[in-house]
Amino acid sequence: MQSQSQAILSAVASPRRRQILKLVWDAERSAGEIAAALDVTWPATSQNLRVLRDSGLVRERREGTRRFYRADRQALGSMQDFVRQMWEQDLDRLAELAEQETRERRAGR
Amino acid sequence: MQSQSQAILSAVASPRRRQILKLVWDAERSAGEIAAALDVTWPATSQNLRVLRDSGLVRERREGTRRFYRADRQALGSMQDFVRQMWEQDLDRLAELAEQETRERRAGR
DNA sequence: TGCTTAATTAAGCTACCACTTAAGGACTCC
DNA sequence: GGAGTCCTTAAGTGGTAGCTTAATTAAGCA
Repeated sequence: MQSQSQAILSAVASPRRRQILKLVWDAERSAGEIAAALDVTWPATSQNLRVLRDSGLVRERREGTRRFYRADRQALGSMQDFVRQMWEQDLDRLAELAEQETRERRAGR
Repeated sequence: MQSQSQAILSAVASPRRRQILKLVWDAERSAGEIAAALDVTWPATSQNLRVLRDSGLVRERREGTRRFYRADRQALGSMQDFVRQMWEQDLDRLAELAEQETRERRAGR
């Protein structure tokens, strides 16, 4: 799923969302706790949490009126694999490109 | 240099720039070649190349009127390390946070 | 010098992103 | 049910990223 990879990259590229990720890395925290720890409003935090949740980087648990978030270790652990795969995929594609180019050069282009 | 890490992440988060990175991964290519391979104008490509160059992901070589670009394997190789370090840094910081939280809980709150 | 090719910079435009305030669920307790 | 929390969604705004066309710099060559 390529778009999932894109979602992860976009999510992590945001400093604010990395900040949130830090907060829920090893401890489950309520949305309110997270918002209070940052100097932005609750809605802003809520939106960022949604992006993180959609990308699969954090998980949500509802308990009564509150919602708790925590990092999904599984997804986070695969980040490194993802980066590596990203480059490996490119290398595969480039093998074809290089081959094609070689053919063109042989053709005298 | 934290801003450098941010520059790399931002650069890589763009699909267009990843596309360019693929092109210059294993072959040095002129700006014109790169632009021709994409379905955007030359200036757009030039701008993206600049972002990639500023982030240190690609290197530029001038030869007469032309400019050749290629991926900086050194910088690219450190991408994985960078991602890992990003999480490790967070873990360090979170150790403090967790400790602090434990203290608060012991205090009864 | 002037012309051509190669690439960049400049200026402007659109679309999106992160944030804000305001309003709206969902749950709990009375 | 109504009031009070907790949090989200909705709507609007400023700033910025990425693209476009047009103009500019720089090098090579007649």
